[in-house]
Amino acid sequence: MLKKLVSEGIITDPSSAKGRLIQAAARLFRDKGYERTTVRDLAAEVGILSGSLFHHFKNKERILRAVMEEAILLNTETMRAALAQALTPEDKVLALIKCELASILGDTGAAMTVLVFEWRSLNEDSQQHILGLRDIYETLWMDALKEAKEANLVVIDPFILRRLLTGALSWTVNWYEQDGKMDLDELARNALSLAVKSS
Amino acid sequence: MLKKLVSEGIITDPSSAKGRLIQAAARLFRDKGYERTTVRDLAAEVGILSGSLFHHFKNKERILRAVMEEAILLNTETMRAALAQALTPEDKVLALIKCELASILGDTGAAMTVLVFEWRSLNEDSQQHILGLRDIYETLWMDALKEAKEANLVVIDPFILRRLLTGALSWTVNWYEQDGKMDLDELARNALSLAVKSS
Amino acid sequence: MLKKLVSEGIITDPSSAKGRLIQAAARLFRDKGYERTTVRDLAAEVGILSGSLFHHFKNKERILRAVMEEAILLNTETMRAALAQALTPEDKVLALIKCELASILGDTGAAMTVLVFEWRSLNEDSQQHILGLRDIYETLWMDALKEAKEANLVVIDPFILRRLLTGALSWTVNWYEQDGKMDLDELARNALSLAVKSS
Amino acid sequence: MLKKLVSEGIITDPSSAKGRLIQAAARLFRDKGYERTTVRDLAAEVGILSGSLFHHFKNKERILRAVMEEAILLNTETMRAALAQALTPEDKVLALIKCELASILGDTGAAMTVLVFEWRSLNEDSQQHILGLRDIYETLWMDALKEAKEANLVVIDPFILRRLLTGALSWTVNWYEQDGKMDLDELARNALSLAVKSS
DNA sequence: GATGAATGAGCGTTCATTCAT
DNA sequence: AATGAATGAACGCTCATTCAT
Repeated sequence: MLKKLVSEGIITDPSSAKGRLIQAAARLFRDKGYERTTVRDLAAEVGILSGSLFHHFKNKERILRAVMEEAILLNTETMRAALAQALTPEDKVLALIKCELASILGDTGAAMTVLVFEWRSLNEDSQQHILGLRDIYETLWMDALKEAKEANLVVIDPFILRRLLTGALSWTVNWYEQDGKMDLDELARNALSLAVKSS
Repeated sequence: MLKKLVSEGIITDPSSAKGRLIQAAARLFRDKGYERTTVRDLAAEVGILSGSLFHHFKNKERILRAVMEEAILLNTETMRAALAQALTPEDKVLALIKCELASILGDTGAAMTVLVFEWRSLNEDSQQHILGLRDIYETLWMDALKEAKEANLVVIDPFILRRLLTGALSWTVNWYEQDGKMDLDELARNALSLAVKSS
Repeated sequence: MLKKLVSEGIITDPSSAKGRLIQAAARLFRDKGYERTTVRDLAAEVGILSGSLFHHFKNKERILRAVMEEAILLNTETMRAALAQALTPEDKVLALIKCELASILGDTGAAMTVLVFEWRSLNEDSQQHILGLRDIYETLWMDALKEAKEANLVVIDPFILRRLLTGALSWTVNWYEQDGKMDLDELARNALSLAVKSS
Repeated sequence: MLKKLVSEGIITDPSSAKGRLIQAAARLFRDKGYERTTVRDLAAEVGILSGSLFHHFKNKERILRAVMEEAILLNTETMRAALAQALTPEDKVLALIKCELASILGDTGAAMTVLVFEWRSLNEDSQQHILGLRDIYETLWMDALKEAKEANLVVIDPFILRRLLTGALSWTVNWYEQDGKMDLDELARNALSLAVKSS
């Protein structure tokens, strides 16, 4: 998936200087916050000097934007692929929950956390840009939840449900321990049990 | 409730200079972020000069800590009072949900958002201090959820449920519109429907 | 001596608030430096608040000036009294050396150190004022040294000698240990051996 | 000598930005004191902006340390070279006196004054560092004075003598006028006459 | 593409001093 | 005399960004 998106030029090759920078930025922005992360920190992490950053990005904010953008693009494609495998409405919702949890708790976790916590540090333009990408992603969710509602698996308004779920799932970053006694699948089923009256 | 806590010296009088500063800080920290809010912004908001801030707080971080501390203290007491009125386990959970939503979406909303988003900007000492207060608050929640579990209203582990709920409820700050078509009570009932198998 | 000067209104009573302030200031200015000593430090040392300092002195610099002024006045009188007891030229020089060492290493040591190290922090007016007091003090020295020169006890120009001696004696504050193996009298005799060809 | 030390990387090239900064700092610290000299003063003196200082030194205190360090290193080497030319014990003491006077009253005079007057403004680490360099310098003095003592040129304990001399020589900065009627050599001979019973 | 010295605005904080009480 | 909140200028320092090399 990643390889395909890289070859299509949608996502930066993570082994390139720019790609490593984006990944390092995601980690640093999550760990220290965007404001507290200096361009020198960023540059040091990939072994260049701060002035050289500006050959790759026109300013610091564009690095933040790239972190967010690439995370959404990758996760949107990952979700699309997972949905293609799911048959029933319940399966689809479970697939989405698993994908979202994987994105939050797995490789793109740093970037997803940044997406939630550093939103205010984007400028107006970038917020609109990311919002556009987010819409595509959210449409996949809404389609699945509406289908579940029609199948009477969901009792409340799908819009409200999605929003409550968004919060519940994002928050896992603050407490879920990857190597604890509960694996990701079980966590997903727990979350599913809130959302749908299982058959 | 607030009046009582003020008279007991637990919470700063919101009409005093210090109290107005704490409230202005909550708003500014939420809107611009802690790092992006300057002490001059803070001072201007309450009509003093920047140097005068440091008569009330020894540094900027202590203002952040005060914002968080007073919000937790007030909401803990509010929750305790609400629980005293609730009779059944389901009533108790609903009361807690209503209280938490009110704290997030009402007068202390700015402070609660700051509590979630600016945690990293506290120093180690302050984090421990706030964590201590948070424990008291969370114990009220856990007691109610465990009771609901024993009454078979809850199917999953109460710890997991609390954490999923924490996320779902905090996130409302990002989408719920106070004057929209859904009032706070209805939102609370929607959230309750995720948590418990209503009788 | 001190009692007499206090009763004549020349020196502030060291048991009064103002007097204790001057003594505390001497100590703090020596230990931390004038610039690094805050008026709050000063006030705390005598148990008042910083604003109250300004009832005793119109500003911080006047405290420094008072420290220096009172030290010189006291030591000038002490020297005059000691000279009255000395008979020979050599005795007089030794008496002056002992007095100066006592002033530097004894009770007024802090103030004397401040006099040397914080001179630059006085304003122009105060420098002139202290210089005037210093002249009286220095005249006592020059008279004695000239007498010694005439008695062939001294080989070099008395002006030069006084200046070299001033440095040698002030510097003792940086190395002489009151409770070490050499007492003040022996130190004085060592210093005298530099200055005069003893009979 | 200076050229050699520069080429060995022991002393900063005085024509470089950093080197000019160190020299300007020595002058300003002597004239206004370390505390009263602002980083903006320092920067203005070498024609850069205040922020640029911190490319050369990590903080203001490191500038003070560099001023002191380079002065000691240069003067230690100068003294070593002068000692190599001196034959008799008396010659050696005279050579040291001349060197020390030259260092105090000549090009490194500002730095030497700073070394005496701003010692307290160094942090603990820097004090230890400079103390180490000072020890090397003082060993040259002590060796020469002990030799003079063995040759019966000196009557008092060499340690005491060195300390009295240190004070006498440092103090010259406060009164000696370069272009007055007494040249440096004569001043040195006057000082020598205090220290040794000339043959 | 990379360097690193320089920029310059802006930051949190300090502190002598004032003044109404 | 003493208080203590408030002042406001000044401080040391940071840091995203630029640009000649």
